[in-house]
Order: sequence, then structure tokens, then C-alpha cells
Amino acid sequence: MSPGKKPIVATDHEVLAVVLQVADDVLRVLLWQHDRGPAAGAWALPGGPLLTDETLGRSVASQLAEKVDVRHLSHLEQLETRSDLDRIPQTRVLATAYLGLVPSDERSVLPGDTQWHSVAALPTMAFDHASITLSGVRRLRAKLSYTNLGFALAPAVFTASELQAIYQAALGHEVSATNLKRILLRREQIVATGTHSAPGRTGGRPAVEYRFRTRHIEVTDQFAVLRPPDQPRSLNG
Amino acid sequence: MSPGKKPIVATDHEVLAVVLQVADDVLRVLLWQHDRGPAAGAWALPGGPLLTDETLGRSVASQLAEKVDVRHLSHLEQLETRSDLDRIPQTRVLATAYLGLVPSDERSVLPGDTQWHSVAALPTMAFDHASITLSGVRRLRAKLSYTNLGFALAPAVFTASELQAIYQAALGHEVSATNLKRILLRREQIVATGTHSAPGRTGGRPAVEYRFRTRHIEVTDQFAVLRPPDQPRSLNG
DNA sequence: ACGGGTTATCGACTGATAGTCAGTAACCTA
DNA sequence: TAGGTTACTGACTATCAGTCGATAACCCGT
Repeated sequence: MSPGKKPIVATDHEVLAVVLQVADDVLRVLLWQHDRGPAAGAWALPGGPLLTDETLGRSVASQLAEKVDVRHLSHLEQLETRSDLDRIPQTRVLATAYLGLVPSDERSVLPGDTQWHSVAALPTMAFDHASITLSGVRRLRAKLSYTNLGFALAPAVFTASELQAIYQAALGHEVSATNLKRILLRREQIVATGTHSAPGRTGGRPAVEYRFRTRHIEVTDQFAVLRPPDQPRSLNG
Repeated sequence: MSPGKKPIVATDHEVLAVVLQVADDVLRVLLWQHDRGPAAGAWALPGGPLLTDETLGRSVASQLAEKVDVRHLSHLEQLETRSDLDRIPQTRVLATAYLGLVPSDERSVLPGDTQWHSVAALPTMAFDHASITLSGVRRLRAKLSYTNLGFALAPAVFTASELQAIYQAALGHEVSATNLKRILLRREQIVATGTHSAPGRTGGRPAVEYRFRTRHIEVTDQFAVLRPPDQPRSLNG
């Protein structure tokens, strides 16, 4: 409205990343704090402008390099592109969001303006970043059900209890360790390494250690209901 | 390469739509034929440039209005954003693709340069449009399994046989009508209208007619495996 | 070395779901 | 009314997830 009042800036494009990690039994997201501009004081997703000679994927990787060691990113996928005209006041900026995941045993040092925040208690966030964060969390939770995406949250080697704690934090509700182990074994997502955990300080039986069979995303085909008759549902059929 | 030779045009953005429909037992996609330019002769997805005062959703809707009656679109969702530097030669154009669905009983007249093409035998297509089309088909097939997205492909009222034919064409493999009906009824996606089909020209028992309970997308929560203990899996629990 | 505490593992049971199929029902035409 | 065609129903089976009690393997202190 009132088109002569404020000229619309040429369409611009930014990338944003929802980087999630489970640590201390909590699912948390990487945020940095605006120190100036229209959203001063608010927390924001890492990201920045898309350069003309970058793909979106390369752009988000280079933007993230300023915040975390990108080698720690165990998974990165495109989430969605936001285009609401008023998502940032006075300007027109498209944002393509990515979902990044970090294993729970990675504890790198962060720049001073950057912190992890529990997704269960997000701070005041800039623009539509809170909404984008929730999209990322929804995507993660959905994919934990029907893919092997747990590999991106878990350490290379883990026990059933450790994995149960990670899934519980990521999903936000209780998870049975027995059931989780049986499901992931049946789907051939995890395999035993043959090793055992060192018995804990407080005693207790040493636990069998597992690893994810692959560290690339795979979809559980069991979830393709109404499957063709020649593709039996059973894995051991 | 050779940066002085051809200046890179400022980042531009287009929208594209993968519009799918089941007709005559075949899943097909709406394409139009380039009559000039670098991709002359190739078939392309409908779309066009994103204007500075449009959201992506409004842009794709207005672009589609030139090809089909937009009122026939029973579903429209964002698919993905492509950013490969060489996806269009000599220029830099981001493309945000949408997935649109049309019920199988809609047979509107198309402009002269526009045709439906079976996704099982795609023609030579411009740029990365074939790859984007396959993304759309994959998304549709996945969502048919774990959502009520069938509503967007089916007529308002249908018999079990008609729905079976639609799912079979969309999924690309055989589907049991008995099983399909039972699954969708159990999930409360479809309900009987109380009416019966007129007995066909060749005889046969009249079929019970159904409709989708809602025409907005809903996710089958049964697919949230590892669900919290207080959310029983049963619908009638 | 033995018993109690702790953590881990295993096996059995139940209920829900999907895939299949044979038998029955309801229509047509001749 | 018989035979052909399409639709519907119920039963059977296999798979899978959720639950729980019983057992195993470790710690420590006595």
C-alpha cells in the first residue's frame, strides 16, 4: 500500500540454518544475538546473504563456518524458502532455510555472540526465525520416525541407553530403550560393534555398543504402505 | 569461468509448478513448449519470474492462472528451491518449485502451447525441469502413504474401484481395492456418502460411494513411531 | 565370597495393522 | 432364469510396536 512512500528494494535472498544438537538431555539450537539493527537484542539463526556465485548449499556452509566447525555437521538438508513480504520490515528478503545436525558428543567452542538455546524455551527471536526453528524441529522429529536420521544426532559409537536419551530429548517425549533398540535393529539402522561400554562409576552391567550402519540418510521402506505385492514388508522374508 | 567475458546477471528468482493429475489411469504433468530461447522445442514446467511485491505462493498461483483454472487446484505446497549455478546457461536464476494437484475429474481446456504428459514417459525437458518433476512425483507418492493427500487427486465423490485406479496410477504399482478401502476407512480419511453408483453399462453390483472426510492435508499420526506412551496407536482405543 | 544396589539384556505376551483370498451379494443381458 | 460382471464381507496370516517381568553382569561394602 502507499506505493510512492517507500520504494521497495530489489528482491534479495538470504540463507538461514537451523542447527540442532542434543546435549545434556536437551534438544538445542544454535543462535547468535543481534547487536544492532532493527532486531537488536533478539536472537537469530546463523546465516547471511546469498552471493551471486554461490549455490544455496555452499552459501549456508560458508555462513555456518563462522559459527561452528562445519566438519562437525553430520547432516544438512534444505528445509523451506520463506517469502512473506513483511517478514523483515522495510525490505524484501527471501530466506531459504536449511536444517543442520550435530552429533551429541561434539562440543566446539563458539564465538562470543553465539550460544546454544533449548528449543523448549526459545528466547525472543528476530523476524520469523522462531517459526523457522519450529519447522526444523518438526522436520527432525518426523524424519526420526521414518529414516535413519538418528545417525546425525548420535556419536559414532553408543549404547542403547545413550541412544534412548538422545531420541527422548530430540522427540520431546519418553522413549522405551528396549523398544527403540529392537526397532532400529530390525530396520538394520544400527549394528553392534562387538565392544562393550566400560562399566560406569556407579556399577551396573556393561552395555553392548552400537553404531549406525550408514551415516547417510535412508528411508525406512516399511513406511511405504500400499506397497506393490512383490515387495514384501518383511526384512527377513 | 572467465569472469570478464560475460558479467553475471544479478541473482534472479523464478517460480515453477509441478502440476499433477491422474487421468485415464495415468499420472500426468502439465507442461508447455518453449518456442524460442535457449531451450526452444523443449518442454517446460509452468512458471515465471518472481515479482518484488509477490510472495512465492501468490506468484505461482498467478503464473498458473495462465495455464489452468486455478480454482481446480485442490492442493499446492512448496517443494524445493534449486540454485545450481549452471541450471540455466549464462544466467543465474534461482527456482522455487511448487507441487500442485488437480482432481481426476477436472478436464479444463488448455492453451495451445500447453499439454499434459505422462510422467512415465517425459519428453525432452528444459533445464532441470525433468529433475524437478521427479521430485514432485516422489513427494506425491510419499505423502499418499502417510497423509490424506488422495483427496487432491480424487473427485468429490468416488467408489472404491475408482479410488483404487487413481492410487494405482499415482503410485505406479498395483494396489488392492479391498486393502485400500479398509486402510483409508480405518484412518478415517474417507467416509461413505450413503449413496450408490449407478450400475454400469456392463452390469455388476452398484458400488458404495465415498468422499474424503476433509479436503485439507492431515498427517496419519500412526506413522509417528516411538510415540509417547499416553498416545495410543489405536484410533478406536 | 556374598548380598544388595544398579544398569543392561532378553523373552514372552498383547494389540494393532496390512496383505490376501475365498465366498457371497447385487446388478446386467440374453 | 442362467450366466457374466462387479462389489462387498469376513476370516486368516504375518508383521510390527508397546509393555513388562525375569535374568545377567557389573559395582560396592561387609
